[in-house]
Amino acid sequence: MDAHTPVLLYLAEKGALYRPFQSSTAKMGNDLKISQQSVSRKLREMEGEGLLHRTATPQGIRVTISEKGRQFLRHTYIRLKEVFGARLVLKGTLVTGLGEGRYYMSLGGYRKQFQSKLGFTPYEGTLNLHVDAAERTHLLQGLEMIHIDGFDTKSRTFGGIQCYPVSINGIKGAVMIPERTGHDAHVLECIAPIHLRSRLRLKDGDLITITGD
Amino acid sequence: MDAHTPVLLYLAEKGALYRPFQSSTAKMGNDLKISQQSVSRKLREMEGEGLLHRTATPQGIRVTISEKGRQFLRHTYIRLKEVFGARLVLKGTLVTGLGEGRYYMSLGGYRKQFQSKLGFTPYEGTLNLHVDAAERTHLLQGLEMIHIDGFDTKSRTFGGIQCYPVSINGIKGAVMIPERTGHDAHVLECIAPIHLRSRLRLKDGDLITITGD
DNA sequence: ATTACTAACAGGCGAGTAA
DNA sequence: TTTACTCGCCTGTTAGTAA
Repeated sequence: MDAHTPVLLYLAEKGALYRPFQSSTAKMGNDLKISQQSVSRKLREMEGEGLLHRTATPQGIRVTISEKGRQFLRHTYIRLKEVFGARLVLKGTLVTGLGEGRYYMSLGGYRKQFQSKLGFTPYEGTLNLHVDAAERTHLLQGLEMIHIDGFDTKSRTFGGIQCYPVSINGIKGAVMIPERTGHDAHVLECIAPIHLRSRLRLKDGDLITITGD
Repeated sequence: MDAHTPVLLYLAEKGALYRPFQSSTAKMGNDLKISQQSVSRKLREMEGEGLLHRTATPQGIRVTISEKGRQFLRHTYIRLKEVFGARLVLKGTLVTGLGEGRYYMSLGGYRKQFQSKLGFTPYEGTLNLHVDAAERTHLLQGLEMIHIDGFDTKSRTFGGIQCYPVSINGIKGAVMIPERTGHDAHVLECIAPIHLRSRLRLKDGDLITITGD
């Protein structure tokens, strides 16, 4: 029931969670780097444990993950989510930035990438939070990094930006870290599609909750 | 490198992702339902593979997951997230409900549980969406269900409520399904800590995006 | 009390092959 | 072509025990 996780996850990725997946034990063995025989055996065992439904024919095999199998996968998903998601809450107090962020956000070379990579075009300005430096590291280490490439203009070079998808008091946005700038480890610079300060009616010193997505 | 997942996940849950975890091979074996000897061997193997750091003394053992180990866990987390998270977007149009939801949300017997189980106290009212019935099923099947227990008063009995954590146009909230009520498969009843209709400036017929969390 | 070695055993694995 | 059975081989597991 434990060594079956890789096979079950593979089947789920192939779409067998809700629909039958048509394949052959040889192909699956090739994908999973195990023998055709092992795939055959494992699928039969897993069927015996009620993790999936299986129809074998001389033309191949057809597999659907059962409710029990879905529950098993979802359970390990939720365990992992708690591990990587549990620490992903960070509280900070609102501070006023230097206006640098606003300038960065106004540049077309970045804005296009924000839309395509983050899924939104940020409001031209950043929300700056004062946070604990260690907690900040924890939060960011646990998140998927989205890289915004730098670019050159006639007059100067703009460096890359590291972004991490987060929610700011429940509003989806991102943390933004310019790569070349020396950065204060106590500051977290946030962007969002809307003007957070007015929409959430925030003022300096207010407590903000950042949640990793 | 594959049979090690359960042990690594266990260690992560015990906090060994970023801090040393102090325990003994016997205790861990008890938790993992394997022998003390197997724990000892597996930890040594995993150290050999660079998945963790290990310090063994006659007083016990101290384990920290390495960067490689974190990456491995994170990778399976992301694979699972794609499997369960990919379908978890649902669009619907805003409709006006019957006011039943508002009544339910006002009851103290439910409200206390909302705070402790969902992490917020809902605004007294629900946002009702008209959605595709099949998509609705897909969304909810892929989400963790949070159960709000029913309760009795002198005059009547109130049934349980099934909740699913979601974001409504980016605002964190939940889908709410009363268990006893016969429910229209085309309707999705949403709750959130704020009054979504006014905060998001919504009117009937507006397109809303629901995202599973 | 610990960790971890040894040894015997159980079970997983895949090449060969039948159906 | 398929699936899946048999059968050696080898890895993983654990009881006993040393350190």
